[in-house]
Amino acid sequence: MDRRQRKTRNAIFDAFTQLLSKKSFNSITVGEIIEIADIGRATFYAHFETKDFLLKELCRELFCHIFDAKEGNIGHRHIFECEAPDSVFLHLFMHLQKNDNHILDLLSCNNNELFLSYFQNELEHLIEDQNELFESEKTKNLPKDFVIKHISSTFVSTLKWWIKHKQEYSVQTVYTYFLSIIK
Amino acid sequence: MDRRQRKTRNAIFDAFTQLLSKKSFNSITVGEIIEIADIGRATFYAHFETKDFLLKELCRELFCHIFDAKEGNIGHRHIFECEAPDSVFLHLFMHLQKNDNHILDLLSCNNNELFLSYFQNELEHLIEDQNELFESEKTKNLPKDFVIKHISSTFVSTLKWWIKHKQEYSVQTVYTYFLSIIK
DNA sequence: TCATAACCGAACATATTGTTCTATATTATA
DNA sequence: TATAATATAGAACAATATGTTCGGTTATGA
Repeated sequence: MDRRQRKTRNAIFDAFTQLLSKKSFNSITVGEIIEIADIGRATFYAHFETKDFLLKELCRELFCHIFDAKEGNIGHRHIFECEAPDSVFLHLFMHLQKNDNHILDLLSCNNNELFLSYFQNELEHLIEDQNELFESEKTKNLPKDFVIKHISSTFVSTLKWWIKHKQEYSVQTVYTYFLSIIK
Repeated sequence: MDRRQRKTRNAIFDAFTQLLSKKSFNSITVGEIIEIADIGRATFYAHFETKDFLLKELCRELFCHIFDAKEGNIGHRHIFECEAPDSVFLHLFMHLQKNDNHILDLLSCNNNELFLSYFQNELEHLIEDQNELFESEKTKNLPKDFVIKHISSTFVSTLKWWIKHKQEYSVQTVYTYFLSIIK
């Protein structure tokens, strides 16, 4: 990709996330974005058709490096495949705590619901491949897609709770809480 | 409340829900609403400050009669307080299945996330008073607000799943699934 | 170096928002 | 029923936002 394109794209993403931390998605205008990103109006529309597409692209960009384990990313594959399946979730918590790409900031802002639904959606694909999760005493008689929804929504709900209490609880503790509910 | 106000208010709600079933919240304009509701522009703004307030009011109107048990509604208090605590959830499922006020339609449309977050919020208040839920072997050592979030999000996730499979599963079955996860 | 492609920025038509105004119709109530 | 209060219609309005077009400029990659 052309370096100019990359720069423009990043400038838009930065301006957008900056605005998202301050005001609601609906009240953000294209005018504000291009002013902060310091780019031309036509340039914005050359990159993104609408504000909604911009959001979708941002989510994809943010979460793909967390969820691309299946695609063969070496670093991630190692972690996801070489340890016990349970620790996929622990790894996710730790990954989020590192706050790469300021993901946790976005998940903590007032517009977090926007991202969490995308996040949960990606998470479902990950859970689908963890066969052990569907063989426990508790889940083996339930429809698979029901269990997937259950675990992914429990993870997200735990994450939301943790965001509110980041100062008080360690990753390990939250992970323990999560497991005690899932098991 | 003035009969004229009631009529206008309902006309707006009807037009709004009609639009919500067809297109995304963001793409709905005030112009479309007043055209379908067949009211004057100034009248709309006399009732609702913005589209967001309209949504909030709609949610309140929709869910209050389900969640007003605490306020002393006779019919509901009977059901909520006189049976085993578990059945609060069963009652909710059955209430939803009756589809009063077309709640289930709205929870099934593409904009359902808008309503489900309000729904979950109300649900949390209800759960908070069910002391039994926090005394089980599984939950007694967990923070109370964590358990509340967990149960409410599990209910909503179960509800979402059920909406997708309304034809295939009975209320009783879904309720059983829900319990087997909560317990 | 050179062809290509991205960007600027201004201008533009169009659409949406939110307000203000007067005339009219409906309501509550005395 | 008569009256005062109030909700609505409808049009007009400024202000803002959207999305597109265009010619000129600048950076990129080969």
